[in-house]
Amino acid sequence: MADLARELGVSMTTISRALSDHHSIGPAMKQKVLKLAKKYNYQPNRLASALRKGKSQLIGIIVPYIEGRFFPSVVHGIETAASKAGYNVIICQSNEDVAQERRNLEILLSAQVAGILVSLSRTTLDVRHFEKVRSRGLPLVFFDRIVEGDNVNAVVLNDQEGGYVSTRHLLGQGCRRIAHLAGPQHLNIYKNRRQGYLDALREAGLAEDESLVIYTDMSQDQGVAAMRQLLALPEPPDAVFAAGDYSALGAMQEARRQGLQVPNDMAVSGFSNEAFTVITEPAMTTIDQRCEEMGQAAVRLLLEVIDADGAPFTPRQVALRPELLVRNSSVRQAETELSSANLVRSFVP
Amino acid sequence: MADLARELGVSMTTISRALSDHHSIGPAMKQKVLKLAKKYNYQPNRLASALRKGKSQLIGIIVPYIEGRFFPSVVHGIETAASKAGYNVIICQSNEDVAQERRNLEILLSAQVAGILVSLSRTTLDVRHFEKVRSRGLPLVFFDRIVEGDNVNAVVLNDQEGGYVSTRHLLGQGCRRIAHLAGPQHLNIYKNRRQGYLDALREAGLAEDESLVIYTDMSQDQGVAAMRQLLALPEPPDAVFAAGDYSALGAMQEARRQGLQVPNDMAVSGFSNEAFTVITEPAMTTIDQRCEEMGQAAVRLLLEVIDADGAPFTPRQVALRPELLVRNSSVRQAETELSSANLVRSFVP
DNA sequence: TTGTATGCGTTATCAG
DNA sequence: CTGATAACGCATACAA
Repeated sequence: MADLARELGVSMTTISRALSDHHSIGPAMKQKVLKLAKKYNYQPNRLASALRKGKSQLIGIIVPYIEGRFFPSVVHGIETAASKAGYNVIICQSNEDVAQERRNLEILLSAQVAGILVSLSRTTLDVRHFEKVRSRGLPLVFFDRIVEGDNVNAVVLNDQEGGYVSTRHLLGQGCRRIAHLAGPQHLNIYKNRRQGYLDALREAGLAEDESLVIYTDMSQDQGVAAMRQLLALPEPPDAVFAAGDYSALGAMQEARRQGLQVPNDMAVSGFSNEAFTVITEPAMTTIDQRCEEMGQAAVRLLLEVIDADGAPFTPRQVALRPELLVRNSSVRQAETELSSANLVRSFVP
Repeated sequence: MADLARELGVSMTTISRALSDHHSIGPAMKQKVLKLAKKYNYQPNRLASALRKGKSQLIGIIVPYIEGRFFPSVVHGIETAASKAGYNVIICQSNEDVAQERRNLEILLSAQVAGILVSLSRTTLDVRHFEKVRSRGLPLVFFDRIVEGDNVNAVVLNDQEGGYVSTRHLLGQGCRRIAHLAGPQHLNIYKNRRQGYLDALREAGLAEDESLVIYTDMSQDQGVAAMRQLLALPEPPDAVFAAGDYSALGAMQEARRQGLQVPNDMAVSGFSNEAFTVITEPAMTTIDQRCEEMGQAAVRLLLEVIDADGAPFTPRQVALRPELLVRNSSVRQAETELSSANLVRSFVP
């Protein structure tokens, strides 16, 4: 900038104004500056700018990990929305570890990000470390795995509704003993999915049966184990709603291994719309979590808080509507139909 | 820092030294400073530090997108390795668009990142924009989709070997007319996979048949179309090696739809080890791309260049060995074995 | 519309 | 071992 100023015989202020499209700048001057900047291949230094302004164009993300279907898709949505708004994204993984989550938070604070998006680690029971963020007035939005309460900004899937519509769907197929493979109940998402399941059962006038609810870590293996346990019951279920696709897959595998027909003997529905659900045989009914939309919504909310710029902002919770994707694993059908391979479905990467 | 200095009656220099563990600092003083810093909840400002030092602790990544199996896994590996080394990661998507790739590059430059990791967009034919990075002496490492030549740092899977071992495997199964679903040939990865295929054929003394090589965009749909085209040949193939799992999936679907047995009538092998390959029926033979290792290797190489700190560094290319995962889609077997469901395989998320 | 002067928070240099 | 000072590159308050 100093070079440009010297060469044009003007002050750095003028250069700065021309480059940042300030209003009080002559169009002629502006053109001259921009042209020379091109020629000299001027590269703005966002660090310096951010330091001066006290605000960077960076948004920090903390996710448990970048794997599977969900988090990468959300991050994809976030990055897309953020970059459209002129922000860039710095990403951290907590690896499901609170300690690392805390460290990540420190790092993002010291990086002077303009705001932070967080999905809690599975081991985060104590959330006091986020107080520091709030006390600095730094915009903070949770997504998916959130701190509950209405004094936080959050974007979630309506998990309760997801559990509810899934269970309703199974009931609609004539299932009467519906089991549930639940996840860790201190995480809002799994608690709510279970709640939706219970709500649907109650609404249908079915008694809640604790032996039909199996608590798992959502892995495929525990899905297998859970189904084994369920089938050993005096009165085994005729359907299972799993809070995740992997445990649903395990359950489905085990049911078939034990000679049951899916869905006729055992209807199965999962949660997350993992890529593989469309390829299992039968294709798996599941809930789409609107990953991209969640990322977009989170950014939108965060930008609102950022743009409020310290002005009192009433925290808001956004709930996205889950989409039930009905596929063959839960649609009871005549035996003849069962033989048609499911492999012929279209599948978008 | 100023506050701490005042409170302790020392200079800011001393504070800075204590905080950054400089050698010329008394241990007593150091403890005092650190303690007070804790008390005041001192938060270092990395922007200011980076501005002063001319080097940030940020690594920039440009990927085509964050979806599917490959890129998220590589990013996962990168973030893990980078954070272990004290770096954070700022991520950009090119959306397979050169123009955006260029813009991302500008952004990372102006963010004063310490180094850049790039996987080229599919539409990047002209790579001159990377000259700017080199001319600034900014460390640059390509991964997977790279600029070819030995004057660049790059980490790749040995794609030629991947194509070679896949094709050898199919030959070993007794296949003699092996088709190839190729990808865009201006991308090194697809070119090399095709080359490996051709090498294996030549080595086996089989004539190259152009009608057996179909060029696709690697989508499932084009896999379907390609198989249709192949099956319409006067002499259709007995196996297909696809440069990607999605096109392999499409091909497999279409083959089965036309009544062929996979693998006995048509052996299929893919590339990438997408999550779904273990769930298709039959489970799909594929190549594992060592995503995590690639991320780690890329970071390792980048850190070497960074640590060389401008000293002459001879560019290096690292090639990871692909791993052939043999599954049922390519292993010819007796009819009786075919009936066993493949759904019972274990699958780790 | 333009220029002058100052400071954002940190660290390197040099002198004590 | 410690301190005073300047500088990194940019943007603003204020004056002209």
